[in-house]
Amino acid sequence: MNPDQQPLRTSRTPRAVQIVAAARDLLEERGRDELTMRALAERLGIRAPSLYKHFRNKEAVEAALVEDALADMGTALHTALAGASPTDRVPVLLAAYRRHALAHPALYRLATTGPLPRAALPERLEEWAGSPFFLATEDPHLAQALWSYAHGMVVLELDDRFPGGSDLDLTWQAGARAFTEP
Amino acid sequence: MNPDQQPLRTSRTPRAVQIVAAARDLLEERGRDELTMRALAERLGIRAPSLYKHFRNKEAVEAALVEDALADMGTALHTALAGASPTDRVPVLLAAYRRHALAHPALYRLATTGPLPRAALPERLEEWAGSPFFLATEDPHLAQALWSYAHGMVVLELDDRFPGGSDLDLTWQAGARAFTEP
DNA sequence: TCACGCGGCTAACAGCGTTAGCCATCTCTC
DNA sequence: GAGAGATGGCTAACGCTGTTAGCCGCGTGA
Repeated sequence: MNPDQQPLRTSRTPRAVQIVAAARDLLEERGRDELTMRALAERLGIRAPSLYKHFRNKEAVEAALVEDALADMGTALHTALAGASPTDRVPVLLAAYRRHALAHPALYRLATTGPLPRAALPERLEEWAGSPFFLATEDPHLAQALWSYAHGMVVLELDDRFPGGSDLDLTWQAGARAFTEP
Repeated sequence: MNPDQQPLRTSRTPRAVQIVAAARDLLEERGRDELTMRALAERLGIRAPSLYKHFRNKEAVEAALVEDALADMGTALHTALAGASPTDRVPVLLAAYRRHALAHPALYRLATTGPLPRAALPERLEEWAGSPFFLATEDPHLAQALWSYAHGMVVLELDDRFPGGSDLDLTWQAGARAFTEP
């Protein structure tokens, strides 16, 4: 477990890079339901079956998006913690998590909902992306609990599940306080 | 806001009750992807278009399932809290939440993921189902934070997102401790 | 020069939600 | 008892989805 060094990335052909970029744009612009093989191909100026020359199936395209999402989130969290004083780590981490997730909502949902395509991901990427929670809490179980809290907040906020008029800033603060040693 | 009295339920014809029951069985047995109008009809011995004599579309069938899921979860949580001493409320509530969600995983996911079909739900059902979190914390923001934590834990556990070998009992305990006044 | 592979293409299939239109049966009213 | 209308089935079909089979033009290396 070496959380300081960023893990390897899956290698992609130049065309595959273009496809993933187009898929990401399409996902964020139109939502997950409209990320179809035909719409993706159209955005690239080709027909849907041609995509299968570059990716085995749609799941493989999504796995590439998940990989990018994990890498981006990991970078955001590690960067945020690097500039935080030891007593501020939990609120700083939570703020970075929330900001990053809400800035790329559809990609966040794609990467964190449903089963993780672990077989298609680089070796230690998942662990590295989550390690900031351990760095902030210094306890493995509390780290998982804090991560669950952050994920639950984001996902409920994205789905508009909180009662209307809720001041979510205060709710995030209440959670941060609960997870900070008194 | 009267959390003690269970809210009204949507009225259903006898045939609609049968359809929802079949949909629930199908959902839990085969998963969300296989809950299709054709498969649901087949289980009832009819053809898919006939379902539209009873529900406007698939979304309406799912809304009925969501209503049942919320009512069941609300009952489970209120019942659990009724038998808890004031100091035990948070861990008792979390245990009941986890147990109930994991006992009906597909229904839980259907009811808590994506936008809530509020227009199709009885008036105060959503609020009533969530009120145990307020009863356990006596603070609205802490209640929302605790609910987010519980939802995050359940959803990550259902999706097998925690590292292999994690002792989730300990993680639940760590979270319960964080949300309990010291 | 020629083979070969890369990366396009069209046609097509099965499965999805959904609609249109038809028809048997049951019940209520006169 | 007779007719009317609602109820709840049905088939056929449409447009969408992911995906496969099979074809072909072009660029590159031997």
